[in-house]
Amino acid sequence: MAYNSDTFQSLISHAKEYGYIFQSSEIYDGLAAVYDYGQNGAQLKKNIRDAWWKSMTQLNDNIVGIDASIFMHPTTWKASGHVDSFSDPMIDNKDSKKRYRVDHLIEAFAENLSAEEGAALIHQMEQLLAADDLKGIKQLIDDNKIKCSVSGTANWTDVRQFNLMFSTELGSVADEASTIYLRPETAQGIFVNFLNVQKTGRMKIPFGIAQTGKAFRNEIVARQFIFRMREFEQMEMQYFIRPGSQKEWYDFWKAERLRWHKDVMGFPVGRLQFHDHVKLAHYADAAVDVEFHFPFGWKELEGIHSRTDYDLSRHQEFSKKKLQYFDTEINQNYVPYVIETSVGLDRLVLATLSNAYAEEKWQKEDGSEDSRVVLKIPANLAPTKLAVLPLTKKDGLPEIARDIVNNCKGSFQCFYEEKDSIGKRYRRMDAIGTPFAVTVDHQTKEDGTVTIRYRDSMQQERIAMQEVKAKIMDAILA
RNA sequence: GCGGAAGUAGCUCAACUGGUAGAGCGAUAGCCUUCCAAGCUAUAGGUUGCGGGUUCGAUUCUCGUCUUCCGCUCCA
Repeated sequence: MAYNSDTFQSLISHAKEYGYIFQSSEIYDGLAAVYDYGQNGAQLKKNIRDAWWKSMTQLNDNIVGIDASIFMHPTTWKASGHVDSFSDPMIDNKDSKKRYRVDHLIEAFAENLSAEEGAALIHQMEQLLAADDLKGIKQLIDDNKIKCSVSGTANWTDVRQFNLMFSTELGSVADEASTIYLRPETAQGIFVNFLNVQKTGRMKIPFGIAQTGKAFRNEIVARQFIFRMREFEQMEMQYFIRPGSQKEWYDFWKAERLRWHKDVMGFPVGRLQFHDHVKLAHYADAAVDVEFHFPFGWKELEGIHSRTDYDLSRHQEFSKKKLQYFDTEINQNYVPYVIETSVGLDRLVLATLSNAYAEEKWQKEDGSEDSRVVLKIPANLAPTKLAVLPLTKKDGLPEIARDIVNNCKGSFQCFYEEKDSIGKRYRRMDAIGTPFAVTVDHQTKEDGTVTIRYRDSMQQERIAMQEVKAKIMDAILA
């Protein structure tokens, strides 16, 4: 499969040129790892988000959607483990220029000590880490004469904190302001609302809560276009289940999400695969990624995690509120277990563009070569569904074309264009991925038929003007 | 974060060893009564990423900075 970096560069250029994705603040030289969606990108992204939302909340009568705030009480992130687990102190060796996580560095050193000494050192380190005593940790490294394995020296920088989370201040008066975080994941907004939704929606286990929204992470290395951004959008669904049934529901959602990527997103089977996690995060007892074959390799698109009762238990502990469910079937109270599906919306956009982008060449009838660049975005996701083109801008053809647009635009996105030759207009529509184009010609005035032209095959056929709307509706709902 | 490469019009690129920037495509307006780009005319668009230095003069040399890409590392 020829997914190379040249194609990826072309895709990035194409995305910019046709109003899909721009670099953020471009006129000021941009901001690293932040991107904006243009007129077509925003519509594509919205269509994907809507498709996900529908498949979760509309097609499952036991899944509801919420929209929690980006700002949350600071304790949320202590309970979730993000404050402690995702702010790793780092240290650089000045000679080798190598960077280490201090816990990894010290643990590696401890392995070479006697079991007793090693354990004592680890214990010391953990106490210092828990107390956020960065100077103390540096002292510990110095005292033990821990060396860099590359340079063999102990010429270290100070220990520095690298935070995953962005912080800001809540409160308009500086003195009284308190530090809060921009959420690094949307999931916690669901967990803290577990009881609210369960009670007010009279939800019975198993049930799910879905949410889409922005999340923010201070990535150390942010690369590969919109694949890893500092500000990104997640679509998450937390499925609350009876303890002990996690294996069954984990398998269920694993299969269901793969099916969705094939059927709704239209990704070919050959570009999707599962990747099981060997090393599990602190909250999970099983985890798998759905990976997509991007132009730069196999990368995570979606994560499916069996999160146990970790999150709800932790919030129960920190909030001192009972986050439990009374199961009438078995007559028991329990903290529900959770299966999480978490997909990156921006990654879905990138996957869609990667899969849709094609440079095609063929021989014309007279033997000369013809070519086009086309985005074969599935019709249900394409930003614009229909282009309406009068063959000429005279003889009343534009008026008829306008009528068709007016008839259709309440139901889906249309685009009217009368400039340039018909072939050029078809090419432009191919470039932004519009799946259908109808052309109004002189025959239209006589018998009320138009030509409909299909983007992927470039085939065309004549249909009655009145059938256009229904035909497009059929295609985008299929 | 480290190492390497790059940054000239919306896009792709050009400008001899430093002499104050051009083309094609695209865009806009019009012509051609045209069913698959690349027919004609006209117009617009760049303080050569940004800042400093060397020089009479910098797109060209140099330093810094920002951004992007590739590799490594890190992270999930």
